[in-house]
Amino acid sequence: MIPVLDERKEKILAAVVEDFISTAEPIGSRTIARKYGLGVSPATIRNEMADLEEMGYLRQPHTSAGRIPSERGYRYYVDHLMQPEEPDKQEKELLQKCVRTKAREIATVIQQTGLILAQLTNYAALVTSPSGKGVYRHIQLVPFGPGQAMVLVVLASGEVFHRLTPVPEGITAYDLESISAVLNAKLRGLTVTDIKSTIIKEIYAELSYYRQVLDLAFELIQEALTAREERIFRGGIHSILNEPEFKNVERLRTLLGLLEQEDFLCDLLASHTGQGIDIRIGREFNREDVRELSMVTAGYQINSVSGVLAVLGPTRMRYARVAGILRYVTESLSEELRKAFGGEI
Amino acid sequence: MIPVLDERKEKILAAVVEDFISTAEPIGSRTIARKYGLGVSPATIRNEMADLEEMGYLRQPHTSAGRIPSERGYRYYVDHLMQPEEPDKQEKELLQKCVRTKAREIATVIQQTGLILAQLTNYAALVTSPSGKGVYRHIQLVPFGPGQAMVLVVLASGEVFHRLTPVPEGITAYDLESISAVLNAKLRGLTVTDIKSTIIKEIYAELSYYRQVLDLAFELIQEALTAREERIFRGGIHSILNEPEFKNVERLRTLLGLLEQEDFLCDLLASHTGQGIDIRIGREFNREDVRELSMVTAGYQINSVSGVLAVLGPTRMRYARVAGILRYVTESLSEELRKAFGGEI
DNA sequence: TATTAGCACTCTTTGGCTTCGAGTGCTAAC
DNA sequence: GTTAGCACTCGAAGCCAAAGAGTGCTAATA
Repeated sequence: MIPVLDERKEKILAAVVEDFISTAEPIGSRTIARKYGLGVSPATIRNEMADLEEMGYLRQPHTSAGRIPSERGYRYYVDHLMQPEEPDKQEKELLQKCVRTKAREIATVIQQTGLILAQLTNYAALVTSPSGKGVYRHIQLVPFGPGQAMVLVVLASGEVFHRLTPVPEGITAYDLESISAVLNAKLRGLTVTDIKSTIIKEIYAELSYYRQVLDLAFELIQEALTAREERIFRGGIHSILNEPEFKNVERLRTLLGLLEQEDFLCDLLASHTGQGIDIRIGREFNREDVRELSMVTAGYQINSVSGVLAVLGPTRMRYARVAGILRYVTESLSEELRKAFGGEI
Repeated sequence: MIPVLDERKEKILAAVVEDFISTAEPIGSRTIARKYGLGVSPATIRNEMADLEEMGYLRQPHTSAGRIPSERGYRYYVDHLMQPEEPDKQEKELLQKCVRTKAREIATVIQQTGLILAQLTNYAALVTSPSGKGVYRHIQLVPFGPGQAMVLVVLASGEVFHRLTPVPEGITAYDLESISAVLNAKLRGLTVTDIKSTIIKEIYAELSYYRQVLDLAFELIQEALTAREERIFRGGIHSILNEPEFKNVERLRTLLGLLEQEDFLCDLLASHTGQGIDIRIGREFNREDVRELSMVTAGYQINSVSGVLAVLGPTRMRYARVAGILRYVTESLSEELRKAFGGEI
């Protein structure tokens, strides 16, 4: 969409959006003239606002109230008028500290980041752990008491899947070790589509004695490689209650309900591809029950491993601030991941 | 506490509690006489209620309203008057299906159970994954690209910890394998307190060449064995919005805030020990900000591995139903875990 | 002595009414 | 094209009266 508004209209639109974002109250011509000195009188602004309303960028909750932005108004604002706000120094440090702690599992780092994100923005944060294309890296069968084994499957992305599973009584630790060795030799670096029946047959032939154990192992491998499990972490849900739009309990329930629909969230975040910032506003979700929410998403990526950070709030969201913070976080995160994984994925 | 009320007072108290639980409205003498035929007139019931109020079991929101139970009233009710409700057949089947799916990681099963729990009770559910005393079972060092290794630590409880960590360039897959072997031979079955400096020195002596890798390995082992990490899953938070007490946004915010305080929840659930059902009501939490919530907790256990399921709701909670469901779930769960782990933990 | 009927009283809830004020749109003047 | 002036609209807030639920007290009853 190309900008189509003249400069004064843009200024007025920006004023309405920004004022409404910070006060949550409809804004009138008088206030704009006073607070955002444009050198014209309220009457002029009234005329302009009437135009903007006719063009669909503003609307009036009721006749005798001021104007508020429509979804289209927000869209124009984020596309043409807004400048992402660079986080301040203190915030940057906080985020860096969070992203840099190598001492922990990656999933934990991401989760922490989500919490900080929520804290800084005062909206709900959603975060997917980094996940790759599902490339096999390693399997380990560990004896675990009589008749049981722990199966560990490690993917190239660093994700680990594990399962406790029964094995036939006769199998020894040594057997498990050899099975692991063969599987690792044959499968390393393959994706689920690469693991064709020829390879499987080959392995079964080589390890014909262990058919039963192999079945179990393949089951978990299969699962690990396909599981677009996209674990989602949520944070800061309570902070969203500060927003006056959620004083309305019905709306709040919708939001909380959504946040528990793992599948929906996955789809939502999955629809963000690549790096960069996406913003989705209200009805753009194409869902009956999501009309008053906006979401800013940002992808981080290193080679084939990627994930998404998202901030969910009311349509009246501090887009500039959120976009700025997200941009900073994902950049830091990508950088750290690059260091952690080296070039080797 | 021994029951101290005469039979008629008990009946009246039970009537008030149960009616209030189902309607959320204060209840008057007239209604009790009508709905819970005790064969006496409203006037008599009024007298009894005045007694109960004086004794602290009931209270009046305001002069011209009916009575509602006080915390003490609820306490008396759950201790002496309530009978846990057996879940109906359909509910039992649902729960069984959920608990029985061996096909998945235990953590996932528990999480699923939490969701079902929330769904059946219409309150928020909290769940800790089963976790044991922190007994070492197995370590596996897996080469992971140049200069990196994946460290996997498996505990006797079936919990798995993993970390990607840099290793000195010269270390080969074979080296990692031997380190794993030595550690496994020496440490199997030990707890963090058992791993004394004598053993550690022994291992360092034996593997003196690998000092650096050992440092990293020990770090994760240490962490895995001590991490009372008590991952907590939450479910059904939105369903609690149906309760009229949470129409009040302030109260709701308190609740959501609490639910995000992982530490607090851990402490709370950790305070439940052993099997059986615990009920905590309002101020019994000993926290300024938790006055209107109740929690029913139930422990499941097999040998040294245990976890807790909890349901969190308003003090006006369907205690009998929740307690019944929880009892059933934890029994099923303990049984399934026993099957899964055999006697071997 | 325990129970009950009757009644005056209390206190919240509800709905209607008015007032207030912010903001608009229109018209006419600049 | 811009602005001042003005009548008009509509929600929010405050006020009051009526309705209704429930109580506590007293006196009558079994």
